[in-house]
Amino acid sequence: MSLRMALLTLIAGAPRSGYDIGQEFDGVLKFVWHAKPTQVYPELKRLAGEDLIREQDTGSRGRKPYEITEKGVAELRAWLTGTSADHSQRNETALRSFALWTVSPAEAGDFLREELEYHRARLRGMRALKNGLDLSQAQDRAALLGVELGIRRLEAMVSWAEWAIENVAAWPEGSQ
Amino acid sequence: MSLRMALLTLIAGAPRSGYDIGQEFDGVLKFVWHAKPTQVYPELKRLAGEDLIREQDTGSRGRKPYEITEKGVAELRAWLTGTSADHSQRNETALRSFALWTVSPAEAGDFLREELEYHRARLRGMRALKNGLDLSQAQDRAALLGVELGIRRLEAMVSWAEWAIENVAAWPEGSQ
DNA sequence: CCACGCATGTAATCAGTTACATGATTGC
DNA sequence: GCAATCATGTAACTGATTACATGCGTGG
Repeated sequence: MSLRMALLTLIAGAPRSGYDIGQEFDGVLKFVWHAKPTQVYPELKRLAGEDLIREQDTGSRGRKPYEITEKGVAELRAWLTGTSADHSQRNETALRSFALWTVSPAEAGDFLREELEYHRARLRGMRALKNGLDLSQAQDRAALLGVELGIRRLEAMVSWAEWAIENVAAWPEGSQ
Repeated sequence: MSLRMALLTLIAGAPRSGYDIGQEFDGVLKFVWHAKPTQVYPELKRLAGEDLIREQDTGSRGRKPYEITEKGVAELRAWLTGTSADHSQRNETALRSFALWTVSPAEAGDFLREELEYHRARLRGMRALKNGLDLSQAQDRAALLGVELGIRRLEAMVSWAEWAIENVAAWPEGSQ
């Protein structure tokens, strides 16, 4: 249900093609929303069929950028003001942490160091994104909220991973 | 694929029934993993069929607690050491933030205050969970990692929501 | 004795992923 | 000319949710 809203949100911010969205879902937006191109393309067609978005002139290489319609913006507003957010999440880092007692402290440390590196890299990317925002634009002022949320969560993940590495190092040997 | 691992992780920590797991998925574990009971029950049967978990004596009211097998623990270890974690996530709070420019600053504020209250409440619950851990147990030392991750992320969400409320209050009127 | 929460399950549907297919443009 | 990347799509399958169904045990 919310893939629709993710697509509307992105296209409302600026016109985009399915390919653009696929790239973002696979990159900077990985912590917000993600979907495979094979799910994105048919959903865009459905949204266009309901007049929530509209195809702009087809570009080169068969590129099809969409823009939001008035009806699409109304749908976004109804979603934001009329429904409440679903907070359920699936976090594999947290899940794996609960199972770490089954492996050696050394192996647990390997996992945590990998997590630390991953989140540090993501944090760098997210900070770069923040610097690229133009806060005279309403869209970018809203995007700042989303990006700042990402930054604070990534900072939390980095500090957690640093703490966890120290913590696991103090576990008794052969405790698994 | 990872529902299996979530079930194995929980059952490895302590024997549990499908009902127990359903309750946890709907409560404290909402930020780690979640699934509806209708998905949990058949998956537990499949895991039992593969000897990764084993049914203990059936309890009252048809209750069926499962415990982990040696093969199940081996499967967990193989997962932790042989595969890397999937970091993709769907975060509706972040998604909605990107769309907030389409509604009035007052409505945006309503949304953010609701988020703040939700995350404060979850943070209280998570801290209580942390206090209940018995750190002489290897399972609980690992659980501490997961719980601490949850706490730090919730703290990040609370501080973000507080900041975002201030930020939105400074948006120009009628900017949507 | 009956309402409520415990406890497990099936069937139908919807969301999401994987495997496969195709063609256009750009840079070397 | 050809490899890499851009760009869109379909079909089959797996994961997840919704709607429905059933019975047990405890407390009032």
